[in-house]
Amino acid sequence: MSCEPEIAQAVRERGRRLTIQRAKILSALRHASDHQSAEQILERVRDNDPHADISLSTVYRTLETSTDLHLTSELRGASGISVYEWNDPDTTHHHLECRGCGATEEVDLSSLQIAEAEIRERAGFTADIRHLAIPGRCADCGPDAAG
Amino acid sequence: MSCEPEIAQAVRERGRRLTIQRAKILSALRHASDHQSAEQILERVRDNDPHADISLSTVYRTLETSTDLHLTSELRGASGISVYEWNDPDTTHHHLECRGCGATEEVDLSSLQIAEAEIRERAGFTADIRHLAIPGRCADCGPDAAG
DNA sequence: AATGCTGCTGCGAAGATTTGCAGGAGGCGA
DNA sequence: TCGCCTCCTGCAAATCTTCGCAGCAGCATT
Repeated sequence: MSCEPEIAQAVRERGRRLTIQRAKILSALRHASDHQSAEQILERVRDNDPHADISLSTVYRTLETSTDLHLTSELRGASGISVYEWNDPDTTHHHLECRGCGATEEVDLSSLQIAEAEIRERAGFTADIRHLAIPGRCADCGPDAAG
Repeated sequence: MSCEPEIAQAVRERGRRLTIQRAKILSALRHASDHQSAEQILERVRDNDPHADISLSTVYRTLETSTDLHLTSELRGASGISVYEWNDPDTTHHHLECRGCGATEEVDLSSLQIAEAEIRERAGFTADIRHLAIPGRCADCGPDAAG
C-alpha cells in the first residue's frame, strides 16, 4: 500500500510511535470506503494479513489515539455502536442520523464554520467541528409531531 | 412536586403511558441542576423515595423514550458515559468538551440555527440541533498543534 | 549494533449499555 | 367500575467499550 509511509509520518510527526498494529489498523481504515466499527476494522486487518493477531483493545486504543491526532474521527451514533472513519484533510462532512428509519447521510455544511468562529469568540474555545452526528428526521420520514 | 402533572401530560400527550417508574425517573431528572448519568438518576430516584425499586434497564429505556419525545437530551461524550438532561423548551445550548482537560462548558449558539436551515434546504432533512456535544480545546488548554 | 527509557500491546476482568422474554399494569371502551 | 389489549418492567444474559497490569518493542542515543 503506497500510503503507508504517509501514515507512518503522520503518526511519528505527532510524537507517537509507529507500531505494526497501528500501521495495520490505520491502513485498514484508510482504505475503507466508509465508516467502520471497531470489529469491522479488525476483520479488515485480518483479511489483509491473516497472520495479523491484533486484539480488539488495541483497535479501540489506536482509534482513540488517532482521533486525538485528527487522523480519524469517531462517531457515537444513536445505534449504540461507535464507528470510525479516516479524515480526509481537504473535506469535512457531517452525518445526519434519522431517528425514524435510522438511515444516515452525509452533508457538507459551510454554516458550521460560522459556528466555530462564534464559539471561539464567545467561549475562547477552539472547537473542532468536522464530523458531527446530527439527529433529526430524513425527508422520507418527515418531521415528527413532538417538540 | 408541582411539575408532576406537567410531566404526566407531556408523556400521555405523545401517546405513551405514564408509569410510576417514568414519573419518578423524569421527575428526578427534571429537578437535577445539571446533566446526570443513568446511575446518578437512579440514585436520585432512590433518594426521593426509598421505596422505589426501579431497575437500571428501565432508566435507560425511559431516557431513550423521553429523548425521542424531546423531553430530555442524551449526550454521548468522550468520557464513555452517557449523560442526560431535562430539555427546557425555551433554551437551547450546546456542550463544549475539552479534549485536553475533559472539562465541559455550555454555550448558546445562534449560528447553529443557520445550519438547521442549511440542512433542510440541502438534504431535506429536519435536523434537531439543540444539544450537540462539540469537541475541541478550552481556553486554558489552548489549541493543539495537530490537524 | 547495543542499550535504555517509556510508550504500546495482549490478556482478562470490569464497567456501561442493550436486548429477549415472561409477567404486570396503564388506559381505552363497555 | 370491569376487562382487554398492549405497552412497560424486571431480570439476566449478551454485547460493546474501557481499564489495570506485566512484559514487549519503538526509537533516540551511544
